[in-house]
Amino acid sequence: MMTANTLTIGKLAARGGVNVQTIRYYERSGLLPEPQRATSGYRLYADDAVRRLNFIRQAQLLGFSLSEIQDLLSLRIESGTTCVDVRQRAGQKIVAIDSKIADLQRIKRALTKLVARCRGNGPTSECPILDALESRMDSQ
Amino acid sequence: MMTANTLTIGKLAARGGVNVQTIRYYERSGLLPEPQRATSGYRLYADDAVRRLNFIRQAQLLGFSLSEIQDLLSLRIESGTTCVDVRQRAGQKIVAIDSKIADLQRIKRALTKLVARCRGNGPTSECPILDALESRMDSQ
DNA sequence: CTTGACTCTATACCAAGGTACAGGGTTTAT
DNA sequence: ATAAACCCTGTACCTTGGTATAGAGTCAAG
Repeated sequence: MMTANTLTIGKLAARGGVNVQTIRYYERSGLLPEPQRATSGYRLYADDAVRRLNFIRQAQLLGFSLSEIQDLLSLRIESGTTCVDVRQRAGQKIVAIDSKIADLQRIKRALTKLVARCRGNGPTSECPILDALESRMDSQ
Repeated sequence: MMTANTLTIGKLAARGGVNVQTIRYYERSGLLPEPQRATSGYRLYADDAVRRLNFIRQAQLLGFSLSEIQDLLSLRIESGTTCVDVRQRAGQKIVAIDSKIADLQRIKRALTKLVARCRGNGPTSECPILDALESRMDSQ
């Protein structure tokens, strides 16, 4: 299976569902390797660049930042690192996500409580939401 | 109860738990009103500025952006707006928070699934997590 | 052979929520 | 009275993940 370098940046962008500037931005950021160039200076990508782009987008959807994605990609290249390392990072991510969810639920509870307390039609100068927000909230 | 304007910006910052530049930034952004000035030009705040700062910080903790906080504050000043308006905004915020929580839970499920599939100790070149990220994930 | 679509680099800009100077003036404590 | 600690304005800078623009070169179709 030969992977000729036939993709221009525009075609890669179309296949990856991102736009051209984004690809150049990823290259600058070290997420995509510098591709071969035509004599004109045009970037020429092989098909595996599409897989790499997919990797980046999928990992983003899973909540990894670009620099975390760079870590994941480098894990793959350094010999000696194992699947365990990757699994561990994913595990840490899960813990972080849990804590964000907990924060949001706390916030939601507080808001719900406030709305429940606010039943009147009065002027906002007497609104319990604003009053509650002005002092420290106990429902930490 | 007299509220003399005795707080310099540094004291207000200390009481509010933010730093001095942040207070000036809030003023520029319209979140804090322009305070009185001493003849030296120093800003002089009354005690209610501390409450206002607390309001801002608490609302931020509740997931409101600074511009949303500005909206809430203006609701209070414009006469004619009622508690109902504020309640409605808080309600919208609850909906938004629910959707954020749902997103995070979806991401967590996907990560958990990947980790469960990854049981080996092998080299990262064979790591199922990395492989999975390379293609489109079905676990939407 | 020309026109339009594509690509190149370099640079600037966006949101959000600040932070960090530089180069002054003021207040306070010793 | 003098030094430290504070304050002033204005401006630039930071992060993240890109997007936009200018000015130039290149490629493909008719």
